[in-house]
Amino acid sequence: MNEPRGEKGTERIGIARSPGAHDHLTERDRQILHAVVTDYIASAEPVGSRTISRKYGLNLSPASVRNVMADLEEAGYLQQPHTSAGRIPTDKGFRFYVDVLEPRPLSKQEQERIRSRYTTALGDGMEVLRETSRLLSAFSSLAGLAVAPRLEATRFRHIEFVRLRERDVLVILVTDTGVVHNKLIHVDEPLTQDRLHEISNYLNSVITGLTLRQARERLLAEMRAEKALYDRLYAEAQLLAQRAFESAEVASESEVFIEGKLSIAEQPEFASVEKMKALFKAFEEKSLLIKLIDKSMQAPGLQIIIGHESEADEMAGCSLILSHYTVGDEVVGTLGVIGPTRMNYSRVIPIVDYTARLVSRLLEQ
Amino acid sequence: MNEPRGEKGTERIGIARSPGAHDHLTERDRQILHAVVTDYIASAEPVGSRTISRKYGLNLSPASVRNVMADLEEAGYLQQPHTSAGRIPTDKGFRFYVDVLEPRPLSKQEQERIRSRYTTALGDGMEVLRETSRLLSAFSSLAGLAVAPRLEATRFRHIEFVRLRERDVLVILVTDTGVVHNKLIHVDEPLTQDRLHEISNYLNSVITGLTLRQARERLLAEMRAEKALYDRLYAEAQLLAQRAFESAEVASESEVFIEGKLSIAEQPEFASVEKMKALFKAFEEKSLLIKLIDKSMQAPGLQIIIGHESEADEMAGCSLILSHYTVGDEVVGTLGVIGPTRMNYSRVIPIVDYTARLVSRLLEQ
DNA sequence: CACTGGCACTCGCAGGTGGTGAGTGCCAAC
DNA sequence: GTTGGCACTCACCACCTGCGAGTGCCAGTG
Repeated sequence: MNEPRGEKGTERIGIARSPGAHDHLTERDRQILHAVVTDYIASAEPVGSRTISRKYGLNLSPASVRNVMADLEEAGYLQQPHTSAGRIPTDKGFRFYVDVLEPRPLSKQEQERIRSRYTTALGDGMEVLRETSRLLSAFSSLAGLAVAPRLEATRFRHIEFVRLRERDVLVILVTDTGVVHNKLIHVDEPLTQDRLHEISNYLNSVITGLTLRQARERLLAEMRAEKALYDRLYAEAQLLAQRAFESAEVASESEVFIEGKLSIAEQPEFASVEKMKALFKAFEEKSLLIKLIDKSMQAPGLQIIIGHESEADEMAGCSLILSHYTVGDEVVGTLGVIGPTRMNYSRVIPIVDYTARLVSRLLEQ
Repeated sequence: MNEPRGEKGTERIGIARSPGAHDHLTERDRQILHAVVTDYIASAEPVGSRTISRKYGLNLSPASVRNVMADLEEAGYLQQPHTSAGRIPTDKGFRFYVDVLEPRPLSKQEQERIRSRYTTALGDGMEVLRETSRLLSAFSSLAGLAVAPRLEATRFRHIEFVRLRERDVLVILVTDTGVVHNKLIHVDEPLTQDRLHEISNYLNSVITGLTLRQARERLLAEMRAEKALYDRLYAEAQLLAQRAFESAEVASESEVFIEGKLSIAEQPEFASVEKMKALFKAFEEKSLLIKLIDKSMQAPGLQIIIGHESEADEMAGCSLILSHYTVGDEVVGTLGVIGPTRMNYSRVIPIVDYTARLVSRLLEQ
């Protein structure tokens, strides 16, 4: 009863929903609310009772629709910009809409169009992510988003230390997914490049193929076991590894790609300069987004965050659709789109969903 | 006579000017034009003859000022938004203004405030550049810009090959300045990680401390000399090096940092959504900026590009102030600001100039 | 001859007015 | 419960008006 449009689709695209939240609505309430949201998504304008009764084949007069709409407004699903204007959905109204939505999977042609964007010429992991956020933007006409894999969740492929200055050493970490992280660390004692080489070699032999956590544990074990032998080398390696790994957990700003911010500015709701500035501010300060994304990592499946649900004022009027990409069943990164709450969910959700699966498959091999 | 405000300052900040371009202007023309630009920069509003005659102590009646202004309009230095409005400077008017400008060097306090932004905690070269564009933005209230050093002009510190997949190899290049470049290349024959290690070691022993061009020459020479000995290794090294170096010359998009785009949006001239969108488009497509920056690299000293001088429509109403940073007398990268043509040149120029010198000094050591 | 005061003119802008139309709430009738 | 009718509300647009800043031109003055 909560999902009136058939259950098969639900299995297809696993959307995180809020079950039972709208149980008090009658079937007619639902139909009208759905119609209002649908129309508003299409027109971006307040929708009146007359439009609903004419366009959506409900066999109800405008007056009846008005009664229902008044109820829905009281229940917090709709709002009026001013008396004597039509209604627009609130965030709660959109929440109902997506909770009920069963988007159809992407057609074969569209899948193919997306797949064809990933050519072999793409280069390293970062480039794959940038291209991903570009294509998400291009196909959805919204801003596309892709976040680099979390270091903790991926496996090391390679570590390298390069001496830059007397006490400055550049650490280069390469993960399984072809993403390169680098970071400058300071050491107390000067180290020669040759020595750094030895350390790199040793660490590589130990940690290749391990995750960050595993690598840490393994190193500690190794240290204890062989400590007596080559005391000096191991001590230095231990130190450098520690420095290299610390604070490597959190996604840094440079690892969030947002492309196509401009397409979002085309939407009529951002015609006012003020709104646009607020939104671009949110983009520029990626820390806000990172927080949201981190939270979404906890939950499985495709996440939809509507307006105030993000608990950030800058995101008022904006929704996020996020999904994860995985490597061998483990969630490693996030991708999705940002757009106005009034976005075309049924079109965009399958795009995000398919792209997430595709990226997972790409990284797998 | 062309520079009426004393020549000592000219030596201090080397601005590229257009000499003799405004010789036909009388001393009075110059004073009034200068006053109009100054006032317009301060107020962002068309300036009338009355304002000039009152505020700028020229002892001229509004009527006389009007006559001169009419001449200046005919000569293309000023324009009227509409009849019966004041005048605003054209790009040519601003060009005159900066050609004549002798900005005073930054005060010791301000120098110190900028210097203090570079702490040792800053990390690798890329982070230094990002911080540079941030501080340029913060101190100028415009958008800050910093471009990574050109690969050709810097010296290699380290090269490393990491095997990602059967035929995919990740190349990691570290330059003298602590900037890490990485790139995926494809090889025809599978190579083991051990083999790649040998190749890295060999190449490092040959090219460390050389520039891209030198490295290429040296490699060719080495190849020829020792080819007979270890044929296979050298052939593979040669191939990989070639792949790694090709297309490494051009600054790629990811190496242009633009920070504080929003501060520019605060300016009254970008109150219209259309203008703002055009500008952000220019930011998003960095290729346009890269072209401008490449061109500016040719010329020595501080460059000012006003409005149409960039020959790009997207940059209408915008000026660039660019300077270079050097490593050992060689120009390696560019930094600067982007703002409305109506920016405070006399304040911003010293900031860009000082920052460029500072970054050069930082990279030097 | 350069400079100035005066004057008529132009035009953007802000504020006020009235008409239009979409949409509502309420009520009585079916 | 549903519907048609009706009075009402408001945003929006087109139109007008007065104000003020600024101009161009001209004749007068040192």
